[in-house]
Amino acid sequence: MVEYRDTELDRTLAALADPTRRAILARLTEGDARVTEVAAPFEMSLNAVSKHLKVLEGAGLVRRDVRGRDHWLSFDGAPLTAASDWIDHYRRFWEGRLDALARFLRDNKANKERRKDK
Amino acid sequence: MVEYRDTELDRTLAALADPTRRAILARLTEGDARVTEVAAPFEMSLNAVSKHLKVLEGAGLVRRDVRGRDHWLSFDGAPLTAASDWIDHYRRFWEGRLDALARFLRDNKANKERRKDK
DNA sequence: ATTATATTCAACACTATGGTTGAATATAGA
DNA sequence: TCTATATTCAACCATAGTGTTGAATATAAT
Repeated sequence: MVEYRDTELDRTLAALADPTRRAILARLTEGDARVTEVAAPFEMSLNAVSKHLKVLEGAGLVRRDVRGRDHWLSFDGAPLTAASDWIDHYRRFWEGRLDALARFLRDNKANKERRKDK
Repeated sequence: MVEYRDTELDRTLAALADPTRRAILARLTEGDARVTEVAAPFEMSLNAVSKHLKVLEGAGLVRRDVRGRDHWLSFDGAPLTAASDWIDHYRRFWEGRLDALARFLRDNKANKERRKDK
């Protein structure tokens, strides 16, 4: 009884958390491909890859263009914006703290030097 | 029989994919807190939050400082770098494609105008 | 028409995840 | 010492995720 709505961000991050799926995206940035082509390099079954593709599609990271019996897949980076924004916000926060720490240490050292000079 | 090694990136992204855990991180950027304090605003049990904290700790996103019976938790943004880098790479790739498309459309329109002018 | 190819669907198994409750442990305070 | 507080540990449950195989479907090619 969890009652919680999967947001787009949830789906995007969950999709990206799997290394197979990230590899699929990497493949698709080199050019559109059919399911069989995408699946070829992987050691798992075609069906397993097909499932991963559905997850990526569900997250909006992959588009599918059905032409006859071939399904042409392409990368869609649009959902990355939200994920990137979220992470970068916290990353910047963190780096800001590190900078503040560095400043503090530097100033503190300067103070010590001054004290020594007296 | 999957035989695949969880990379740090996998753990980071998986940790971030849960909205409760992202909320916990948000809370911790406002200041270090004990487990009880972190858990207070959530509608789930303390134990559930404790588990989420362990996931975040396992991903290196949360540090724990045990002082007596209190566990002080703090945000650690270091693992975000790899995640941010990965996503930004693909985001830039994607935006580059959009730019190229925009250029193409603009030039194409210019061509049409020129043709019309003849 | 028959056969081959591309892909999904369905059923199953196993593991992981996210939650619960109750007990255990460790520290703090009276 | 006794009691209250902070936290984890352990067992359990339900659901979701990732993989498998075999059958179904749709299109293409001979």
